[in-house]
Amino acid sequence: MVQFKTPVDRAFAALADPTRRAVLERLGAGHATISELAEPFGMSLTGMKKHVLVLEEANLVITEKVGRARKCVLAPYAFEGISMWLQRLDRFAQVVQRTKGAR
Amino acid sequence: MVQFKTPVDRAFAALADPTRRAVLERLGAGHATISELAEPFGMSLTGMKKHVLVLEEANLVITEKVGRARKCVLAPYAFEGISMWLQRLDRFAQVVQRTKGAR
DNA sequence: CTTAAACTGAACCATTTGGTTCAGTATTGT
DNA sequence: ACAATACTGAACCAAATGGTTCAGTTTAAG
Repeated sequence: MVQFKTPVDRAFAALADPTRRAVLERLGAGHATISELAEPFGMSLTGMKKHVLVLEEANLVITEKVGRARKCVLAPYAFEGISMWLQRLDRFAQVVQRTKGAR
Repeated sequence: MVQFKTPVDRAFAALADPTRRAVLERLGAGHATISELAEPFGMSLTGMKKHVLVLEEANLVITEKVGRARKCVLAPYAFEGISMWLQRLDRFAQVVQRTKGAR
């Protein structure tokens, strides 16, 4: 089974790592370079670059080479797919709750 | 660094696996046993049991031993934590969009 | 021109993950 | 009582993951 990965697949997989979620939070405050993202974690540039690549392939961030630096930005509409998945399941969870008898 | 895992950590990690997300969808349709969950994947009971354990430790499902079977249910309020995390980040993504000049 | 900064690609490595089989235990059906 | 069902725990395994270092390349600064 070759199993090609869907966008939702990649998004959830990308979000599974705490470092990557922290990167997203950091990018919420504005764009940053690989160096700037790596520094607070005391991580190598190469290591951070790989995280950013995962986020990029999951369509959660967009990057662009600017001079010798790479500018990373939070992607617009980044969380649409997984938000919809979550909302759907959340409704089911609420149904479970309701049919449990509680008013 | 011992890094004890937060609930949000566990939830996102649990959701990263497609099989586990499928299990959650299945449980959205109502409770099921380990055997019933394993069958559509052609997976061993042991394998499915481990997935269910992960979901349980992430507070996404609740299980209960009933006779020789184990009844698995979608947890109420399962997705509260990650929904809030997502909503916060989603607002940032929208800000990025807005300051991009559009409107 | 020369150096330093910022990234990149390749290779490597330890740990985690997602599965398996095998050998039980506990419940249920005949 | 006996056999079948349903799960469980231990041990094992291959592949994926999250990092590293080292050796470049490209761009910016002096």
